[in-house]
Amino acid sequence: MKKKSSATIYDVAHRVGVSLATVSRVVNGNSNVRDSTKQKVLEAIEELGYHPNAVARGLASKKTTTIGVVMPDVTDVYYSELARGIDDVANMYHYDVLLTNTDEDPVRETMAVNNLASKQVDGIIFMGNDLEREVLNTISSANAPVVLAGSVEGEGRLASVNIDYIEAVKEATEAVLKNGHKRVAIVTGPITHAINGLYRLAGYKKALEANQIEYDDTLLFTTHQDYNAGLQVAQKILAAGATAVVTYDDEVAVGIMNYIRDQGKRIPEDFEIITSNDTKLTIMTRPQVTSIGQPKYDIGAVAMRMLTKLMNNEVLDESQVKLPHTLERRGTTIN
Amino acid sequence: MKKKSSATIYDVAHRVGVSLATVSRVVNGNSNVRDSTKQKVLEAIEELGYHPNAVARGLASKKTTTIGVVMPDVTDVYYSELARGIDDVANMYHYDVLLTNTDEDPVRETMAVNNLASKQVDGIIFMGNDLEREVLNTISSANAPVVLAGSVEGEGRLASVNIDYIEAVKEATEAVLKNGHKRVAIVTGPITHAINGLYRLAGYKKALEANQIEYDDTLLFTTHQDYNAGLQVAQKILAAGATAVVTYDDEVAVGIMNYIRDQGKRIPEDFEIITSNDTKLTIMTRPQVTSIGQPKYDIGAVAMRMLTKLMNNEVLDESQVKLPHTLERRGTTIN
DNA sequence: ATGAAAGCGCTAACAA
DNA sequence: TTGTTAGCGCTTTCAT
Repeated sequence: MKKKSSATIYDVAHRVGVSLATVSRVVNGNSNVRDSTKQKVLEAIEELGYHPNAVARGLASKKTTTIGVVMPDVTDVYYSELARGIDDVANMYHYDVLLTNTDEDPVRETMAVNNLASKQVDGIIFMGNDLEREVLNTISSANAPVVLAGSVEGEGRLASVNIDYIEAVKEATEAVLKNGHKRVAIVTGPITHAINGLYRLAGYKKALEANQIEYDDTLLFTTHQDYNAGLQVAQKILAAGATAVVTYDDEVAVGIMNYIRDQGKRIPEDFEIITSNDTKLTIMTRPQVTSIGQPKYDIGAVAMRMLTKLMNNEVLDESQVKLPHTLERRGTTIN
Repeated sequence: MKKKSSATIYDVAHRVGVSLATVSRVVNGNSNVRDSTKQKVLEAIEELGYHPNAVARGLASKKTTTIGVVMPDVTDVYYSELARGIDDVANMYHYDVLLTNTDEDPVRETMAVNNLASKQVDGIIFMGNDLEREVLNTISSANAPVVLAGSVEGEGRLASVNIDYIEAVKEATEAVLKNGHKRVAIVTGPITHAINGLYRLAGYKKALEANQIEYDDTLLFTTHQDYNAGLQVAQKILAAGATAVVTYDDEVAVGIMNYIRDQGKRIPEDFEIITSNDTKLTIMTRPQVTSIGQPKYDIGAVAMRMLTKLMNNEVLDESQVKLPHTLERRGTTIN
């Protein structure tokens, strides 16, 4: 039982024979301290093994150097890569990250934001496919700057970092349309979510239009975001007479691919697939899956960088950032 | 600019005409409050939109209801699944999670632990393949209970949750040995890490011994934990004359599999593969990869549950918990 | 360059 | 059942 109720700033001050203020100054790198006393203080800190108490500091300074990250699920590679980008730049700027999983449940999202607010985080990064009214209200009442990462919000009131989803899906769809397909299926999440209804679907329709193909809603499928969902939707896609598909999730893409190959069809010769998240899964399957390329790590990193500016009361040059996307042509499409 | 310097407990008390203590009591569910006054307080809280300041509370009570999680990389599915287990039970017990990525760098691990300590976390969950002396020292000086999740430490001084690695690898090796292989390769991370040298390799050797096969260190390979490493080590494995492999990482397994199939060999007929983490990747490839089955989510969940007890000064029935593992027979082995 | 003193918002004895 | 009173450990004017 080592009862080391660690030294406080008072102990240091007392030992050196200076005031709390002076110790506080050297700890915080304030230049207004004579070099000789600074040395003494530093020594005492060393000897006493003094570590500043961040909670006390937070209360006094009203800054916690902690930010909150609200995400659907750490287990999802797409989001965890964003999270990694966030964490890395957070560390650069000496912020810690309070992480919360919500499974995209608006109730939990609201609770998470409220909770982070009560923990006095200096800022919040929010990820999720949809932003319900209530969550949005909670966010704006949270008294901390917020930036969305890889997530869109209809009104554009919040800072955000994304790729141009409309354009990306349009390009993906056209890549496949160019190979002569007439019936290209699209699979997304719930179209009530802005990112699906307002962006992905719009991109898909734009591509159709540019190629004089009429939109047919029997080719639109919505699924959960996992492998089994892919397996299941695949047969419907085939039944609908599609010969190619543009999908939003990599696991779903692989599910579709495996199902279709099991039907004896060849990929990409008989059926083409293109997905959206470019996670490492796409290069580990055979064939490898063609995908929209997204700078996932950078989306997180840039979002965090923007947040540091916001927390610093700086003005953003641009608050709705769109990072460049690519098309990674691999084995599930004919190029 | 909404300058809403949110209401404090004082505002509530003042409005109702009671003392701070009374408000504090209702906020903390202390029963010693008359129902009528409790109602008034609750109303005032509602009207003022009062939210307790967790930082002030943390300073006064010396409990932050925050725990720290130190992990190699959120992006690694194995660890992120543990993290999910941790987060879920942390929420059940109303703890928040401060997350830090270390890439298994001892320097960053040490910094992370120190940082968490200064943020006054109530406990820490540590994940990583190795525990250097210095990190261990820092941990024990951190003045907060710690439990290791999916990580071993030679001396067994820390609480931990794992599977029985020796036994699991032994079973995996034997599963393949039973099919008549004489040269079974093993691939792990650095053998200087306890989990590799002391556990995995030991399990492998035990299996060999039980089957009267002599250990041959030209069949031992160490790699990084990613797909490309698998691709690269595969050719060495083949060159060493192995006809089967037991590996520690699923991506590495898939890399090996893809390389070997590209050489025109059939799996599992010509070469068998068995991996250890049973991440969802193993079911998305064709063939699916046989793996040791680990209750990853539970490892995290149980570790967090233990931590809640420790933080509560309860005694653990068992401090080195080993959860049951299985063998998930799939397509890369002949069953 | 240094110190004194007033909080930050809350909890926790201790009284009443 | 309720209130009073010290702090928790630190930052931050304001003096000096």
